[in-house]
Amino acid sequence: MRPWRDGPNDRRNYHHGNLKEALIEAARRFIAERGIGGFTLVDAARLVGVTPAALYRHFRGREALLEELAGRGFAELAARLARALTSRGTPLERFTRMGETYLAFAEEEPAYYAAIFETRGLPVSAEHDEAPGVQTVAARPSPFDLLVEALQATFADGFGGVAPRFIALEVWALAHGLATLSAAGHLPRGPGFPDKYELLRAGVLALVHGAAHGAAHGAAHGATYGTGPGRS
Amino acid sequence: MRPWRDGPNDRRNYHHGNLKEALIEAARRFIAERGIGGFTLVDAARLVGVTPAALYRHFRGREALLEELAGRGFAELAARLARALTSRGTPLERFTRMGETYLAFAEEEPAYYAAIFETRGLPVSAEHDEAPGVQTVAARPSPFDLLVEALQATFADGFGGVAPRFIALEVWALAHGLATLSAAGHLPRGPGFPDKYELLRAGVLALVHGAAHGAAHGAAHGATYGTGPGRS
DNA sequence: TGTACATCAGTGAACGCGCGTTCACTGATGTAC
DNA sequence: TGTACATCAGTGAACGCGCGTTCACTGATGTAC
Repeated sequence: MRPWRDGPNDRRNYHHGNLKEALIEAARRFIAERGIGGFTLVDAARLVGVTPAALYRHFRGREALLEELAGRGFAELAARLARALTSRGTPLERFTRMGETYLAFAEEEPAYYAAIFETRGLPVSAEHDEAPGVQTVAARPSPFDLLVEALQATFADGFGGVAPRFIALEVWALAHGLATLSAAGHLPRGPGFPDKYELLRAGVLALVHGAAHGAAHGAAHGATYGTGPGRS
Repeated sequence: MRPWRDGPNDRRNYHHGNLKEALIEAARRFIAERGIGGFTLVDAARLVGVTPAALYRHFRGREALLEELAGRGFAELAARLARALTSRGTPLERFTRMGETYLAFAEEEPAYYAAIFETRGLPVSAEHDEAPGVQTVAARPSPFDLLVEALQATFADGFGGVAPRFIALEVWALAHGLATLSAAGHLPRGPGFPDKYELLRAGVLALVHGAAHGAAHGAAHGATYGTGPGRS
């Protein structure tokens, strides 16, 4: 049980005592401000008040630190989504809440979000074509998988012949698009412009409705709504 | 009128004759392969067969080259979208075609796409809050503006009270999400998984339908579908 | 058509910088007796 | 409770590297006469 220090610049003691966590925290701050490309081990060490070399007691290197960040970020995201999934309300409400949660996570934890999407863990769980015997990186699930599970759990009745995967992909892409455009400052703001949460809710509603009732409408308009596994 | 050379490594002549274009082309190749962060003036010069210093006859620096790339990319994207907008078919078909065109552009011109979205021209045309007197960078319109124009042109009848801006934002975010997830290799592929074009078409259909007929449905489900300017 | 010369687009060497990483080291901590 | 010592988490100096950028220069081009 180590005593806490007065702050990141407290140098009274030779041993930091909490360096790994402090470095992760510094990385989160810098990545949130400057993006992953602008993140530097030297800066992180300086912020924490430590020599850059000290970092190597806790991480194999820069890449390992980012991997750790991505792993923690994904765990946090998964936890939040699971919480939204098991919250109260109708299936549609809970699914919508998952989307909002996703959007809020990207906004509140931009460093985690960037680490998850710009770091190479295996992006998708199924059908990866890895060279046999080459164990590159520990597989990490995709947020998409969580959405699919959620959809299957909440909409056991199905979507009028449309695969839950299909809807999950649509909603995921919409949420990811809103999150990244918003983070980059590309979404128009101001009076008369809806915010991203409003856009997401309306989008989820339309996409789920389109799936439930879209077969007839779709055919009438020449649509090619996916009907699940079996299409290529 | 300068004669063409045998190729980028032709060094018979002291003057390259086409260096600016060759450098832009090299930048496009490298950015497509490694992303903007991985793009290097030194590599570009080496690929073209020229000293890094030569670059400064044609660009003020790295940033200026990227700006040029973004400008060209946006012009190309705008041209393609305009072509799709004035193609044949129903309004819905043409609007859908614009979405597909957007997706194809992101796939075929990843360097342009990255330059557009990771370079600081003003992202949105309206309501920018710039410090007065500080002329930072020439304003560049947003793809969103093009979609709004297209929507207003093709759906003059409106969407049952939903602002075209609203639909344009939804579709833009969906397309951007699909494009970036796909580029990063995060979209699941394989038998049973729809491709991004299929996802986009279905999404556009559902979103437009949701807008046209969604008011009643939406209210029944507690939706907050935007009704255009006036909401805050 | 030939020569003199201004202009222009390259060269090549060098710069300062900040990065990730290594290494031998040393001070603090915790445990055995 | 006090001392000896192993372990551990830091230091500080140094490294090689590749980057963007600069500078004085030089060879090629195109024009005036």
